[in-house]
Parts: sequence; C-alpha cells; structure tokens
Amino acid sequence: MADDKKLPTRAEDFSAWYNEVVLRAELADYSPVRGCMVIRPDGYGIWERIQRGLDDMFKATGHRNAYFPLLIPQSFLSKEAEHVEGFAPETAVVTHGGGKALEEPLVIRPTSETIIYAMFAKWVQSYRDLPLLINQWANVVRWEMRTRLFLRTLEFLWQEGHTAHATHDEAEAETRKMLGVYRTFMESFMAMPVVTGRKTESEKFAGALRTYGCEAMMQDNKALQAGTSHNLGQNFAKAFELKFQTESGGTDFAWNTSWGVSTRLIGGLVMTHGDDKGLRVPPRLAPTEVVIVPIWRSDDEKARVLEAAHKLVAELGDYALGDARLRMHVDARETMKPGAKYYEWELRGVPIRLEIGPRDLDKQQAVVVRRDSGEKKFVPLATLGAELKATLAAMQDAMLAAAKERREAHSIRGAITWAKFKDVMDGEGAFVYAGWCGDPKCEAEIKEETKATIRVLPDAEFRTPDAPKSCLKCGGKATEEALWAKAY
RNA sequence: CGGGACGUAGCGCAGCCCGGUAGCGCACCUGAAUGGGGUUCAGGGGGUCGCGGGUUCGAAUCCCGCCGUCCCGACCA
Repeated sequence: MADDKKLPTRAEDFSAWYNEVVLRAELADYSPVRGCMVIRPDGYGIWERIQRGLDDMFKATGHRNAYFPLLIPQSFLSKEAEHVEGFAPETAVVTHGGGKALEEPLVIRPTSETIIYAMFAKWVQSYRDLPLLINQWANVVRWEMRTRLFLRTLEFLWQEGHTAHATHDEAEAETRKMLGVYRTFMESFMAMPVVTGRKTESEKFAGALRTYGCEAMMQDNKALQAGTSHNLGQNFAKAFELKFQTESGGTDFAWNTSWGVSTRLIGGLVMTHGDDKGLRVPPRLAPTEVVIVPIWRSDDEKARVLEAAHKLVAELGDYALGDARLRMHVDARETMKPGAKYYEWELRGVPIRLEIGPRDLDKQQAVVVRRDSGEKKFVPLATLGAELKATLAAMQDAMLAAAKERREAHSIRGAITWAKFKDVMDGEGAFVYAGWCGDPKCEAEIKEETKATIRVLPDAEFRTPDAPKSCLKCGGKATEEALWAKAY
C-alpha cells in the first residue's frame, strides 16, 4: 500500500478519491497498454458476484449462455448502416495473421450483434425456433480517447444478451423485461437505486429502434449509465437475412433485442457507496461478508483465539451450507497489529468485522462492527450466526435506503427556470426532472451550454415521446418529461 | 487532434536555477521485542535519473530532437 495513509476526501476531489480507492483497495491496476485495465482478485471477486446474481436471473427468464468469436469480419459491421457509423471510429482492427496481411481485416468486437445475428440466421428456420434467447459473457474492445478505471477502458468485460422474436411486441416486451431484471439486480444486490426509462434519439444505440437505460446517481451528483436494453427492430435481421417461416406460411424477418451491463458496474458501486475510509460493498455483493480479526498478546492466547475463529468459520462459513453459508475470512497475519488490519479491511469495504480477543472468549462473546455505520456491538457467541445474518440483511437494506435518500435529496422536481438549471449544472449538479424539447437541436444546445444531457425519459409505461414537448430553455415549463444530468 | 503540466528505486517526492558521478519517506528483506484502532528498534537489498544526440575534463542538472504519462476540451458503456 502507498505510504500516504489518508485518501483524498470525496468532497475535495471526487475523481482523485475514486482513483485512490480503486487502486488502494486493489480492485484494479493500470496495464502496460494505455487505457487497458488489470482487474485484480478483489475486483474480480465482485465481478464474480455480479455474474452469479445476473446469471441466475437470466436463467430464470429462459436465457442460455453461449460464446461467439472475438474477431469479426470488417464487412459484417458495415451491413447495418447506423451500426457501422456508430462503432467504426472506435474499433481496433487486426490486419495481419500468421505474418501475412489478411485479405479482409478483422475487427475486434466492440459488441457482437453482427456475428451473433449472422449465426442466428443459420439457426432459425421457422417460428417454432423462436424466441431464441442467448446471453454471452465476454470481453469487448472500444478505442476510447480518454479512459478511467472501470468506467471507460479500452477493453472491458460485460454480458450481452441477444434474442430473436417473431413479433415486434414480443421483442419490445423482452427489451423492457430485461431492463427490469437489471433494475432489480442493481437495487437488490448492489443497493444502487436507478432511474429507468427510454433514451432519446441522440443517446440511442447505433442500429436500434429504441433504447432503454438504467441511470444511477453517483456521489458527485453525476449520472452513470449502468445498463442498457435495446429493441433492435428488424434492422439487423434485414442486414443478416435472419428470416423465418411464419405460422401462416409466409416469411418474415425476426425482431431482435440486445442488452448489456459491464464491469462499469464496479465503478458505479465505488462511486455510490464509497466513503472517506474507502470502499463499502453491500453484503449480497461482497466476496467476503465477514472478516475475523483475532487479537492476542501471547502464543497461548493466539492459539486460543485462532481456534475459536476457525471454529466459527467451520460452523458458519462451511461450503456444505450452500447459499446459507456466510462468506468469511480469518485475518491471521502475524506481523500486522489489529488496528492496521481494521483500516485495511475498511478500505476494502468488507461489510462486517468480527473482533475476537481473549477478553471476549472469557465472556463467550465477539465484537461485531458494521462497515456502513461503524456501529459496534458485543454479541454472545451462542447467537452470533443469527446476529450476523440479521445484521448483513439490515445493512443491505440500509445501504439502498441511504443511496435512495441521497439521490432524492439531490433531485429537483417541479418548476425550474433556465437560469436556475444552468446554475445547478455549473455547480453541484443534480438529477433534474424537467421538460424537454422535441427538437433535437434543443437538447444539443443545452448540452453545449451546461454539459447536461437527457439521461432517460422516465416513465413506468415508457411512453413514446414522439410529440414535441415544452422546451426547458425557451419556456422552462415545469413538467417531468425528462431526467437531465451531467453524466460519466 | 487542440491547451497545460510532468517523466529520478515498487509508490510518493527532493536534487536541476548555480554541472562534480544520486538522496528522503513509505513499501520490501533479516532479527528481536510488541499486539483491543495505522508498532518500535537495529541491520539490509533495490536506480540504464524516459530515449537519442550535443556542449564539457565531467551531465539527473545546460542545449536540441523524439517518446511517454496525466489533467482540461472534442468522443464514449
């Protein structure tokens, strides 16, 4: 760890604080190649929890995992006009293989629509083959100009779901269902509340009919696009001849959806829950839920407390317990004083610290310390398991509630003038729910002047925003048409 | 690709103005003590001073060129 014992405070410099937390909590490191990121075991452990949580939900909604190639013929990308326009500028291209120039360059996937729908076209003959519900866990490469650990790296890990359906309505329902899956995951696992809704034309996925997104508020009041779900219409089906025979005997192009979340979620986690001591990981997402710090002064005491610690892990952390087990770790390092260990585990965000010393054993108790609130309790060993589980569940709820409360405290609803809006965006930032302009120039103009964009058009029913609405800049009319914020 | 700053040990930095053959803190290694909120003492290892050229008896230091990184813009999950 660095010599500097203090993190920059969030309030002073949010970016510096974020980078320090990610590096010092050992979630990730910079790679020798600019813009690429090495995800270290602590960071990957969180990703594994995200994978497991989402994968269970995907399975429950009928999706199956598959894997498609990293390399895509360049011509594939060009088959859908908007898609190539959107992604071509940020692709990495392989021009040589085996020492020879390739006849056709290969693109390293920035996303896999093209290769996947090319394969779907081979697999789908009839309406009986639909819906086809596939997901893949993969890495993709997008050649971004500026990068930030987890939030925007040249290469990132993600999950991309791809489906084919017989009708528009079925595809639309799928698109919205998966957005709902993301929302549930982000709120119930990550304790990260999100605003869901439809994206505007300017923020739509390249090649989609409609895009929906999840937006979370970070602690600097900026928005993070945490996940997207697209109704691709028949655009890709037409480009890749993904046709099927209908029930009535005719042929039609399939309707596709795609949806994804990435390792960016880890960045969102840090920026949602981190505090001046470092990271805070919500229990359901924490690779380690409980860390035991044994305390001793002599070899005899050491033997005693370590035995007690390992007994607890055997009882409560046994893998044979399955999902009922607590994910525990005993920090038995000899050379570190307990205080130093406390600071380190706080930095890493482990939800509960359990202190066990000789004085505790004499009283048949342990000290339970919550990472979120710092609250410290003495708990009898006899009821420890139940107490830990209850505390973890309470923390999960408390963290979501706190994040929601924080977001609402920095949300502006109702009447707002253009002058006030500009003031807010130039200053602290906020989620502003306000009228928007149907004229795309208006959104662009406001972005130009304030850096704020329409994150989503939030609505439980995802209404279709075809009609021009009141313009924030011209009229400043108080409606709740759009969520405006500065974004990552 | 435009504007700014910076490249000296794993990390953070001093030294450069005024040239004399590299130093500090942390981390790391060894030993001992210590251990309920960032231990202490003693000893030790580790550096092509970003790269290339020039000036000079002598360059981390001065001059020229190049490369790289970071920050601010334009672009984006």
